[in-house]
Amino acid sequence: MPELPEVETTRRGIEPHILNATVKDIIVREYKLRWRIPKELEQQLPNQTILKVERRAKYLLLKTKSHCLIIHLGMSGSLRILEDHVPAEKHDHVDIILSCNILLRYRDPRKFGALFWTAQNPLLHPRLIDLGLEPLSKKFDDTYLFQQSRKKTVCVKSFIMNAKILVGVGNIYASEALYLAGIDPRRAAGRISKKRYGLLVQAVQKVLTKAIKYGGTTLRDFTKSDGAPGYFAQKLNVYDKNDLPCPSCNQAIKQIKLNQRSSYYCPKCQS
DNA sequence: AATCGCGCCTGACGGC
DNA sequence: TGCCGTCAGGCGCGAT
Repeated sequence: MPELPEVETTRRGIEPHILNATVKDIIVREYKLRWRIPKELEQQLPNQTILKVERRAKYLLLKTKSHCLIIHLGMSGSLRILEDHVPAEKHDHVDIILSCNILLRYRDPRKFGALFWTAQNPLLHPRLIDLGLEPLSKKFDDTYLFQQSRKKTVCVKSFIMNAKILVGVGNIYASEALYLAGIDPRRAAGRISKKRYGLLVQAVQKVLTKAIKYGGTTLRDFTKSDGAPGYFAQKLNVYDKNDLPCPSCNQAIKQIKLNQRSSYYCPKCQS
């Protein structure tokens, strides 16, 4: 589910509620997520104060004085802020109860998400250390994508979804960015000009920024931290629009599979 | 080294 | 109504 805009929307939603709050208790109902939730989290999180709420790639970083709780939402995860008496429902795996009578609730039906607890710099965690550039950072530019892509035979869509190159772009925004840039998603990454990578950089930044502005994309189960859906689904041009007309030229949008993922493009506008 | 396909897990939906 | 196959916003891993 969540790509960078949904994770950033979640971060912005929870930050004002949990910043400088002290953890009263943590309740873990299901340990078995993508990785097992460590016992140390339950033992050590209570009485710690949340001093920073940051994001790196699709990971949320809740920092205390001595530790960092790293949260990944996987495919179907969400975080919500609730009153501390609201009963848990199915798939509500973790509650973090805060001193101010609210709780941060982690729900994840498919259990592809993860919670890590680390005393070291979270950026050095094994799951984060090899991540590529943030797409909204200054370093992310045409030169970078061009250099990284030389001699690569993978299709450009898989290339921009590779977190070792570039983080935060998942299946929805990859299709959308390539549409905006006019690039055929099937094209080999190594056979795209620097000029076209310049267009792609602009497109990625534009679509992510706009999606954040609209609170992310809700297709099925994504909810913001207040339970409301994101509204960017209304702004999608091609994703999930097989056979519907291209907003620009009216040609039917095509759906294909690239590396086992559904991909959408306009056969006339993208080449 | 790079690429590809599988598997983790639950739920929704369509066809029969 | 039930059963079965397919699909879903991520991503690590092993085989090639």
